[in-house]
Amino acid sequence: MQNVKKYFTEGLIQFTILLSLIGVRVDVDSYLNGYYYSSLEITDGPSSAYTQTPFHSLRDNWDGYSVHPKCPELDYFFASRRLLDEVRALGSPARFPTQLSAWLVHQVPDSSEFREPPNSTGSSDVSTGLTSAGSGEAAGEDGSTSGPRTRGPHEDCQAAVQISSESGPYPSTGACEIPKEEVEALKGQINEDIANGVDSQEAVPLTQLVLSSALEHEGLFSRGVPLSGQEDPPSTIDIDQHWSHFLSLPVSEFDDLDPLVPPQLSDLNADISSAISQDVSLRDAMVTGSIYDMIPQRSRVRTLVARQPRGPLFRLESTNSSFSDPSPGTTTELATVPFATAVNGSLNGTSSHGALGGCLDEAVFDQINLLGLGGCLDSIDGQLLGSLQGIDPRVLEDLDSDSGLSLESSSRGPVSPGVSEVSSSSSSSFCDDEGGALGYSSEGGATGYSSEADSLPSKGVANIHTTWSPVELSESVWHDHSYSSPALSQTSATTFPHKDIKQEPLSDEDDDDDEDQFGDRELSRDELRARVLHVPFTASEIVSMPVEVFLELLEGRDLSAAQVTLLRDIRRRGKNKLAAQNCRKRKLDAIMGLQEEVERLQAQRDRLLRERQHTAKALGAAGQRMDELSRDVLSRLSDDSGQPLNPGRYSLQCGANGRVVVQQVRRPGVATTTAVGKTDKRKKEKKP
DNA sequence: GGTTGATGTCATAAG
DNA sequence: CTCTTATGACATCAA
Repeated sequence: MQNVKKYFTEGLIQFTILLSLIGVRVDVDSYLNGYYYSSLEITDGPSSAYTQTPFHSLRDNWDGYSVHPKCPELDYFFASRRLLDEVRALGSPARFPTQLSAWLVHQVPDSSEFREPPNSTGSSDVSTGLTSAGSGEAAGEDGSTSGPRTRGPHEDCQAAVQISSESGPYPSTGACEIPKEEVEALKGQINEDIANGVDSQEAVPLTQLVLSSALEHEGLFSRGVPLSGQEDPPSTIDIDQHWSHFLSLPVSEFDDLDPLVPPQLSDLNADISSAISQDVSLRDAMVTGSIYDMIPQRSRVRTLVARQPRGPLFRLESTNSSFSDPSPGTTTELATVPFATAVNGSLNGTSSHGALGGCLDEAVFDQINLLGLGGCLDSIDGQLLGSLQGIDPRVLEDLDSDSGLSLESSSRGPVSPGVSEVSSSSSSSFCDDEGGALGYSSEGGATGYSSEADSLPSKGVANIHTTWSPVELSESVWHDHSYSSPALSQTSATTFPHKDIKQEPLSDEDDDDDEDQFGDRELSRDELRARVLHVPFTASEIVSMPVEVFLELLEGRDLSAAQVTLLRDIRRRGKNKLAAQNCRKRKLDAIMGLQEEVERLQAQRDRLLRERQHTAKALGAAGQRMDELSRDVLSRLSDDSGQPLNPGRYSLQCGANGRVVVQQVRRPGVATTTAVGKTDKRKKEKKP
């Protein structure tokens, strides 16, 4: 990963160019219309690929061969990344276009038919600028152990170009069984084309392309052949060693690898030659989708949208020397194979998976976002609605800003015996203030509490203005649980008007306080104190009355300092008691809300995990189906000698443009072993 | 007799 | 500066 960062910072511009390169490579037709790689990269690719591709989708293009093809230090990393992409490419239905085109290894007798269609004439031009790197290594390699391989569009394009790059010496011990006579005939045909102005060195026999190794192609393109054109050490790496080293990579270097991948990797490692991924994780599908986004819009539209309506798209094309031959018209597009419909149908079936895989990441995370936000909103709204529905409408009208009172006084009617008593016995100023309850509620409202009304619905009740009623306070606040017996509390609360307090025999204040603290716990302490000090109001009244009234009471009643202090304390404690009740209720509400959120998120997580599991299964099935179809296609194709192609030796490379190239599968050389060892050593040295 | 939940009270910060 | 509110901490009570 440090390498990635390093090269990201160092070669951003190069990366941009390489992205454009990727964009070109996806579309083989662009190659066919161009002349050289470089010119194509510069003229065609860059703008669209760089400007239109989201950055996150480029993550997987962060391949080694795309970053710094000229840097030998990245060989190991490049190989690993390439193999990782290969794993992703396997079993990614999104990478299998419905239109399959293959260059059939078949001799076409007529020279006129041998010419390429107009759209493919550029292929030969492309090949003119390429070297024949590693073409000779294909000789003598036994591809029987390697099953048909499927690739993504990205790699497909590479394969197509690779074929064109096979303009090297004809493999001396190639596995191709095409008769030499036919080869010679093809050579003659090619020479014809060469005579038309094409470099003779770039004229390659028809069968040479077939003999090219898939791994060799990988090596070529993993090193960014179009740019560097240098020999590719990874091309000679043994595939098993590739995988062994790839699997030995720390997970941190493949952070984008899905957790489901490791077991699949083991499977792949066990049978890498077949290389058909049976299980593709959701994350892999996501990454695939990201890569898929890189495909030029034209190809993407074709695969995503225009797939279904298309008819038999399995178009086979023969891979002959025309691909490497600069002269146009050496490839003949053959008739549509009869099983095209079946293949197309299956691919259409897989296309749904591909679309699913490509869109799953966005869909899932959009859903997560929506659910998360919506869930929060739902919870909030639900709480608010539930609390509002649970509230007596009377309470909504009567409750004052002190919500603590409202919480327990809602069950009682606004009129109680205490009300008449209080109203009749209270002073005129008190009654006036009682009439002006609105002013009180606005002044004495629990502003802090109301500020949280948005999040906690029960608090919204606190803002509802109501007429001040001291009885409500006596009911809600002053039926003290712990400091007075319920019966006495009720008595004191409901039938304890201040005029009765006056009538009670009282002794010294301090003595009563002491008595209150040590002996008499039947009444609340403040109630007893109020009794002792002959306070003309109950504690509930003191607490609930507006501050203006309270101040007027303190000033106009000619109270002693002790009485004033007691009144202030009673009011303060009463207010604080209510505040404590509200605070506790808020705390409980918050805890409950968090618990509900936890449950909801757990359910959402479980659901997403199930969806991911199902998607992985679907992708695996699609990959398997693709493997079967590839084998079927190969079994129906025949080489120049008319013999059917050995599925073990050839593979179908699917291109993003819908073409399918028949490519020979070969095993890598031995020289790669040392290269891997070197890179491994380097990595080991870097690690500590 | 210890535990736990509910409640009251105090101290303190903040509006 | 005063009042009110919010909240943590502690004490107390009852189950």
